[in-house]
Amino acid sequence: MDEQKVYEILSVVEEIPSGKVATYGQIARLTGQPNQARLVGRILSRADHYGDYPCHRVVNHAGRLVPGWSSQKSLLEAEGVPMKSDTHVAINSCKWES
DNA sequence: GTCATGACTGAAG
DNA sequence: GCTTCAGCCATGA
Repeated sequence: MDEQKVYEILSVVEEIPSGKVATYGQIARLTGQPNQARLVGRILSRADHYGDYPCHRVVNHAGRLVPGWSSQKSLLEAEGVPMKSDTHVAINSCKWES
């Protein structure tokens, strides 16, 4: 894995303002590769290997939270992100527009 | 080298 | 809302 790409993605994640969320596909597009959403997810799952980033502000295209990551909901609520349900954020209200 | 897996996406039922 | 199917690609066995 090219670290250049990793930091490029992480730097975008870092720009997500508090109270907003972004999707994997959106980040992939911002880094110039619309078909690499999966890579973004991979990198974030191992983000601790590269540094500390607000990866909880990144959700899938439907606003669904990461399965098995129980603390993500709490982290988002703490930043004022509106929750639609236990497993989804109100993506329509807090979607990050760059 | 091959195969299965996964924090994804979009279309379709 | 849900699942299934078909693309995408890096990682680990």
